[in-house]
Amino acid sequence: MSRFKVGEMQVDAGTPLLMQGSNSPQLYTALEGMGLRSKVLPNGRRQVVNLVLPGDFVGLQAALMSEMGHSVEATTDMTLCVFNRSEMWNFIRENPKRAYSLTWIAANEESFLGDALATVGQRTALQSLAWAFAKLYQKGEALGLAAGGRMKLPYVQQDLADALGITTVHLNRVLKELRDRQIASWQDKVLNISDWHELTDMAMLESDHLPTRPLM
Amino acid sequence: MSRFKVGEMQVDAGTPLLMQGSNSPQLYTALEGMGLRSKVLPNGRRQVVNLVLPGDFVGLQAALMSEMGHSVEATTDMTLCVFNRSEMWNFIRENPKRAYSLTWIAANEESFLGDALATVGQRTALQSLAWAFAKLYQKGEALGLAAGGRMKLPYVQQDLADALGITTVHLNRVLKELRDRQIASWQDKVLNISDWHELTDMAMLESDHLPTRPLM
DNA sequence: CGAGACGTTGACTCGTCTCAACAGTGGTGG
DNA sequence: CCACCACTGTTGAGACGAGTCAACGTCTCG
Repeated sequence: MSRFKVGEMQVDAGTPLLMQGSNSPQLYTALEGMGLRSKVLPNGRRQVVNLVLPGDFVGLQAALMSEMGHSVEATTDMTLCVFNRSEMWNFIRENPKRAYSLTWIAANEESFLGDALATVGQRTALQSLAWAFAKLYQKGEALGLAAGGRMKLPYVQQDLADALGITTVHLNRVLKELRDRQIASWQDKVLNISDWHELTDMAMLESDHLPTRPLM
Repeated sequence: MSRFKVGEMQVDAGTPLLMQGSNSPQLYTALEGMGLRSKVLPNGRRQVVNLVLPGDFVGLQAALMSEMGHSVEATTDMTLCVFNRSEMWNFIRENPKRAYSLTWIAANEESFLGDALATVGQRTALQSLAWAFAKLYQKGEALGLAAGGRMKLPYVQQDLADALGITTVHLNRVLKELRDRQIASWQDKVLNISDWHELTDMAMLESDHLPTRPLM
């Protein structure tokens, strides 16, 4: 594995890592810090496709396709593990298990995006927010970034709003409702979930577990 | 390739092929006919994730993950090429090129879902519909299923509405607008595009070409 | 001939957007 | 050091897009 690692990279918050439409020679794995993937439409509106947490692989599209469908940027200082795109083919060829892993990652991502699509398409803003909080907390917990109902969430309201397909103004109102009803709050970059059951109920979460990877 | 093919299957319109949450032992490639992937929320609302056209691979999630995130059903009579899930690992191991192809398929799907997410999240109903028509026509053209601005689209309004995250009632109104403005119409299961330029303009399509697969 | 699925249209309601104002914060330059 | 500005979060009032409810027409099929 480390044969393919080119090095580590440190970037400041706000740094763009990959650009929509371009074709980077580098791929990354997030080690520390958080970021987001987004795409912007010609009319200037932005859709946040998903959030990047430690452990996430970034740039698979750049590796396989002629151009990236979205941009990736850091929202906090990040350290990333850097790979060379040109090694991708060797990476797959030399060990089928790794190829399997990559495919699993892509399929997993697809599965998540399907959920996100159902959220934006079928849930109300309140349900969407509950869904996002629940999903994030689940993932954070698995990564050891969350515990006791608390998790650091270093994003601005605009980021989450763009992810859920609503405006910051409305997100703010919905946040207030979740706060007033003592279900969850998100202030000073910290998510605080006080009523997990109510939250997941509101979110209409289908399964309470993250996708698991079957043994090969 | 044919070593992995178990056989062909014929199904009638309306037949479910894979069920959300289940774990089918079979995978398919669509040969003829059309279908759709969808997921339903606990409150009964349905999100159509995408449409299945000839050539599409169906069931990658079932193959790699413990359970399917969505269901797949046929909307017309279909013939499918059937593969055995248990052969998946051999399939990948024996030929890295095939592993690469699979990963490419998954990444491509992810890219599409990102677009769809941006559509549902950031576009108005009119723009969404234009986007869907344009995307479908592009794909149909590449498959030889569309020509001269015409393409068979054997779905009901409910299907498209669920794909775009709107109601049939509203879809109907928006269809009428597209018809009245002489941009495109969809009647009797046939899509008819009369003003491609206006349509793609309205859809805010970023690129006029389908994702291409780089040579390995 | 009746029942059900699909499409179409109207009137009204409701969720979300837009526009706007204001407060708190941190950064920058004079 | 402080005035200023940009960015973020918060809240209110009104507008608009899309949903809901309902009626009706057409078609297919038993």
